[in-house]
Amino acid sequence: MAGIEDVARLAGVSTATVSRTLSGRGPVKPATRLKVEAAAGELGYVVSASASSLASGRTKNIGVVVPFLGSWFFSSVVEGAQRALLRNGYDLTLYNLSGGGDERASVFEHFLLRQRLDAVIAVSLELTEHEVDRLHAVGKPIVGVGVGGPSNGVRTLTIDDAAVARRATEHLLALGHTRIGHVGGSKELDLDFHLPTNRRLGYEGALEAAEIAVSVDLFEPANFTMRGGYQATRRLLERDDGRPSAIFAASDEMAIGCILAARDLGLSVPHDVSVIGIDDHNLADFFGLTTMAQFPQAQGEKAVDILMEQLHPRPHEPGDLNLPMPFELITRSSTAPPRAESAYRGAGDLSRHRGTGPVR
Amino acid sequence: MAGIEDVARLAGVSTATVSRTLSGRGPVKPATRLKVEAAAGELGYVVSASASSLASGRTKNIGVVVPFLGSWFFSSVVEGAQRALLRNGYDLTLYNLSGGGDERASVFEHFLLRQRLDAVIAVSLELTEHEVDRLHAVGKPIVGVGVGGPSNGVRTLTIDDAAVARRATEHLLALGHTRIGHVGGSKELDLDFHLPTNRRLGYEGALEAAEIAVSVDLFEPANFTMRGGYQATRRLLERDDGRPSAIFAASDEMAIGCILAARDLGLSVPHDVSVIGIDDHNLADFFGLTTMAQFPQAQGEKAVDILMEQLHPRPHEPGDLNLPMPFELITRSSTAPPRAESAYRGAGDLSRHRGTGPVR
DNA sequence: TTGAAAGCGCTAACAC
DNA sequence: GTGTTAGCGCTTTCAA
Repeated sequence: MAGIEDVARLAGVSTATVSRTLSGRGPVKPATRLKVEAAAGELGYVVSASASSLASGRTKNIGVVVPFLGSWFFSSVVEGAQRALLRNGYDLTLYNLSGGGDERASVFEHFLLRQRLDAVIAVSLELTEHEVDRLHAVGKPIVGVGVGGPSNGVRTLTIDDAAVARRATEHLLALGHTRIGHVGGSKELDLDFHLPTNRRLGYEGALEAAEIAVSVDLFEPANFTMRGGYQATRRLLERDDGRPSAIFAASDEMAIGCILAARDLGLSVPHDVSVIGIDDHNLADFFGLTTMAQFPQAQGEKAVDILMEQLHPRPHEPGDLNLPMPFELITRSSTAPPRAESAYRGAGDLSRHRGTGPVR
Repeated sequence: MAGIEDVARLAGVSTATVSRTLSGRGPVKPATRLKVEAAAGELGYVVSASASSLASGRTKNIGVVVPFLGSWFFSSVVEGAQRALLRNGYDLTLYNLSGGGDERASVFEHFLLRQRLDAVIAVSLELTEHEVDRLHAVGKPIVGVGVGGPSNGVRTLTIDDAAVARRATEHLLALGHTRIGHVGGSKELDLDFHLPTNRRLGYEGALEAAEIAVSVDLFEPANFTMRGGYQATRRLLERDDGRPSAIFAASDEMAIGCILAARDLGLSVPHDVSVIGIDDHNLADFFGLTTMAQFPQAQGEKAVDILMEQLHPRPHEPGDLNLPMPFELITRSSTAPPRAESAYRGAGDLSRHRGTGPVR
């Protein structure tokens, strides 16, 4: 392994000049720069991260903390962040809190404080005040992704959950639906994670604005999985007192569960039941799911952009604390106007229909 | 931020003793140890990773390289590795090669050589000889996960793909199926990734052992996605010359596509068509899919164990170069004996049946 | 079992 | 624009 001295010797300059050249900090005459770069290339020189960090205090490394990885949203955010970091010459150190034991404590008490990170991105985590303090105490910028509202003064990126839910519901209303069910998050999920409530509020807001009474009977809680959505939907569609003609699910995975449940009951989607989700999940297209797209990769990239700006401050005004991220309605084949007679029809004659199946 | 000197002063010992105590290297009298630990705790001292790395040459950090994250297998391996690393006090730095540009080159030419890693885990990547050389040149142990056979002398963890496929096919044979289709990987996927071929060979081996002729007509290539499995299965089931009574898909995602395709054709799974996959994917249970489970989290953990042993050598003999990982048949509701008359029935009378839907 | 002190390989003043 | 040099905060001989 060639060291900086070797490069300096070969280029006929001092180590300081090599450092300045390779790091881009401080002035170097173009001719010198070329000599140094040639020498470095020839020797296959790569700076030692630890030596550089120790001397400069910068690590070129960002920590990303996620609750777990096996979910489309989290892995997409990580993928976006990774891509943006790589572009900037940064490493991404991943902290996965799943396993649900003392992981969280040990990550926040030890791992994040080792001075191996320049900043932290927290995905879908409501940080405690203590955790934020620890991080700020060692001067690490933090940005949150996928958490509503600036939690404890942390910069936060997220879609406006209420607005997205309202928009989804409005889509169903615009198609003429008036009995609209909602498969949302259960109470327990809401403890440190207000997303389910916000989405429910958006749904209710849209109904109220359309002067449609909100009925608790049309809400079924689930756990954001396909199976949860499936089970909730069966409960919703098998009731005797008139099933909804459309369902708004708070996530695409649940929405896909809705579609499968409807099919199993012999109902056609969208003709007997329309279904709309939130996410634009991987599988949404395959199932023909109409959905409110959010763009987690872009959210991950944006989080990195914000941190880069903070770490390499330019003559810029600091942005807002709570950045709303874009979302967009994507219409596929799971939503349509209600059947003329079907809106208030009971669940009696289910057996006639067959599912239409995924598109293609 | 308290430094090692602060701790030494408070504990009334030298910095050398603090270092020895906290790192567990070298002898320390129990009483001294206690004093030091108390002092460190009181000051909230955490060693500086870069200073420690620079002085010792160890980084307590492992690089994990994956082709992309948004797949059940990869994210599970990473999750397992992360858990095991955390337990050992190691960080995990993630390199995601998706984006498919120069990522791969820059990761291998720069990022991995920064001396910020003690070792590398490569997931489902056939490393080039050059890449392996670069890594070995800087003395970094490598272990591969999910790649068949020791590639270029790299220690490798994987299930025996041929054996797993054989076992899956045998399950269908044992149920009495004789016309067994295979939805596998396409030729292009096989370029630097022999898994599809190995699984196909296992399938063919089982048929031959049962003295059943292998028919190319019963093979359909796909791309390891649900949609790919769906489309391949439609082609397989809509042929006029007698459809298979069972399908072996080379992955669970494709197998789920098979199930959905069969349902859309009005065929009942498992009564008209049995389906078996490989993985025990997240969603397998929901779809009632019989599958050959592999355990990617365990594979990730095992990879870490191997590296730990290599990094902290004990009086151990080094293990084998190519470690076969365990797999297991999990029987659910997607496989059953063939209908007496159905095995050779044409595709004409499809319309009678309705899908049974996911379990639950 | 402990302490003194020489680096580890860079970066950033500071001087020129 | 460039060189000299004093650290950055640890670990690890080596001697006691």
